[in-house]
Amino acid sequence: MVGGDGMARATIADVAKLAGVSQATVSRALRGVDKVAPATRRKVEEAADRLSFTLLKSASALASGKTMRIILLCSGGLNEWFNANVLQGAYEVLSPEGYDICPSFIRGRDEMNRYFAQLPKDRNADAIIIASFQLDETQREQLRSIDMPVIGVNIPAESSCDASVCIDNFSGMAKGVCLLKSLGHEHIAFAGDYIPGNMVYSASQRVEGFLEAAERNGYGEDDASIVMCSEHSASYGKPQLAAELVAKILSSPNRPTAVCAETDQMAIALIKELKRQHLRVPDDISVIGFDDADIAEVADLTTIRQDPLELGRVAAYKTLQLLKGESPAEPHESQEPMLVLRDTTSRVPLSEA
Amino acid sequence: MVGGDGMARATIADVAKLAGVSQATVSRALRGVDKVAPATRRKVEEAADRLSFTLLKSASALASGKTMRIILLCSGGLNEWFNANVLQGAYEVLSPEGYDICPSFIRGRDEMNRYFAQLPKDRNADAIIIASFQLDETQREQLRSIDMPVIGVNIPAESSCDASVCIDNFSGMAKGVCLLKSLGHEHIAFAGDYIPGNMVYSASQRVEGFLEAAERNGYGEDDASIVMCSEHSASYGKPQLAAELVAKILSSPNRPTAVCAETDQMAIALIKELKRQHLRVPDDISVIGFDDADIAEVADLTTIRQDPLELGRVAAYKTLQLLKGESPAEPHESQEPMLVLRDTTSRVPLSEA
DNA sequence: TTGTAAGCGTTATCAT
DNA sequence: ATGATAACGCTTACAA
Repeated sequence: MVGGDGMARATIADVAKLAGVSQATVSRALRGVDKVAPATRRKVEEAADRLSFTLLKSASALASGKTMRIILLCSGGLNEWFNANVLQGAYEVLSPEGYDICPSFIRGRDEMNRYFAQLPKDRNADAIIIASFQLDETQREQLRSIDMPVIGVNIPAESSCDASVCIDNFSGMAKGVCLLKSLGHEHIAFAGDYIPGNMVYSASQRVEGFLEAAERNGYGEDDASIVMCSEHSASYGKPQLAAELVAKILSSPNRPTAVCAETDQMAIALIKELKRQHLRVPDDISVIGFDDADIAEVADLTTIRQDPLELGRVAAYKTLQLLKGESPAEPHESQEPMLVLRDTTSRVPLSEA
Repeated sequence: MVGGDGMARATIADVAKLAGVSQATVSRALRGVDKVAPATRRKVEEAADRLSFTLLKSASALASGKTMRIILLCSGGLNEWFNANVLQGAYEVLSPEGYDICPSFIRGRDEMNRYFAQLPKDRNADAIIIASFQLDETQREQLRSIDMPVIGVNIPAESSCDASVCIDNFSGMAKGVCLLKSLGHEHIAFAGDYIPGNMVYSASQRVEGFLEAAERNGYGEDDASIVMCSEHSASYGKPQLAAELVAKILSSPNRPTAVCAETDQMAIALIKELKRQHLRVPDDISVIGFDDADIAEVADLTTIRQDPLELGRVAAYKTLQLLKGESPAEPHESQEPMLVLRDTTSRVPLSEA
């Protein structure tokens, strides 16, 4: 019984038969790459249509060696603002080119090591984009030994990937510090998260950037302080953490009149706690965030914007180039963050000026 | 020259040779499904390890007919709160089982039609999860004709998929209305977005839910009003849209003392505009959101919570079951939303009571 | 428990 | 421009 059981899916052979051409021609016609006579192409397309035929990706992949899949590896959940935006950006440019994106993420050092160890063996993608990692030397080595293109997003160590985009955390922090200086603040602080096993990307750069900028702007050691929260309070959640930081800030010898937070999240937690302590923001103390995530606008937070959506797009463009065998003119790019002025910063309080 | 050019990747045949067994045995050992003698398994694993061998997914897929890939189709960007959380939830349960998730999304009616038209032909995934769609009859028909499992998340029309999870928008709105009633509000309103080509999921259910609940709670027709914004102002962005809605609210014959917004986003935009009009929230007017997205907490918004992360997980569990050929005990589940009390609701203003 | 061998549905090389 | 045909690397009856 030909075509018996519920009509199994058509293959390229069926299309070839119906169109009266060879399989090879069908393949060429459908992919639109090789030279095919217009008339032939039409015949093939019609036949394919009649049979509801589409190419089987796994078969194409096996035969061609191209999987048409790209891995997006993130640290932290795919539901985090940064990662979700990188994904969206990458999707926007990769998808029209026929690539599938397989997002995946890694939770801690252990998982990371396991993942990286098996990465060099992996042939199930054509390229890998990795976002927001702090890499140690072993991992960089592993990355280099992968034989597919590796594209980095906000990772230090350009040397370990074929291309990368990142934001310039130093320049960003410099803008924050300059703003505070121009607003007359003489005592400023940086409030940092506890960094677990420092998996996290920009954290360390932001502290350094703050210190550098402070020095360049004439702040003495006692005028620009760093407050970091302890591992202990970090495990109690953001509010607890903010409470600890605020305590440290308010009890400083030279009480800062402005603070740069490592992230918007941190900034918002700080503001809540400051209000709880009956300090008005920005009247009594100014606060600057970093990222310009969705929550920043809601909180009317002055912040330093980075654009992960664009980061994702740029990473994807580079990926495409690499995949074509071209080497990008500027393999390692850096995005300039932008200061966004809103309502949590103001001139230094009169009482302190 | 054997093993000449940079040592091409090992295949299952190489492993078989090195382990001194057949390809079939290697395959069985590596997948851990069939019966393999422990000693044999060890030999195979060791050989695979020495050769840095991993199975090629496309080859496995072709041979077995299983792609080990699951499509997640969303309406709206992958960077939206809802979608990003569904993705994360689905990833959490699907990934450990060896499945890859391929997120994709659709922007408008046109794209949607195109996508749905070619869906029945698609053999490049083992299942598809679709999130947040309003489907017309044609599309339901197309869904039914797909021969892979279709799992719905927040889509009406259970009938068109093999399993689904959604939140109960009616019950959610009912909670909001009951809250307002118990706070003494006698005039209430629902503020809705303009719904473009009504692609959007829960929108219509929420309006209906509001009306139903209002009636059940004794609100007369003039005591519970609906304000929707026009297509025109929708194109000017949220603030414009909020301005229009606020104007409508404040000019109502029976001016509402409380309003339920269709989403948190809408609620927050309303609150901003209300403040601009020198109305205090909640002292002069109460506002309730819907979703409990990240921004809700920042805005201290009283809202009705849904949990898309859990929605994603549940959808994934059902997917897994379907893939195993089991039919879920409860194919179509519904999540009960939860009222979250924060600072944008209060008793009705004294002047009006 | 293990081996043999026939596919799986494409792509790509080489002719024509 | 088109056609034969040999891979591609694995899974799965079926046999042993």
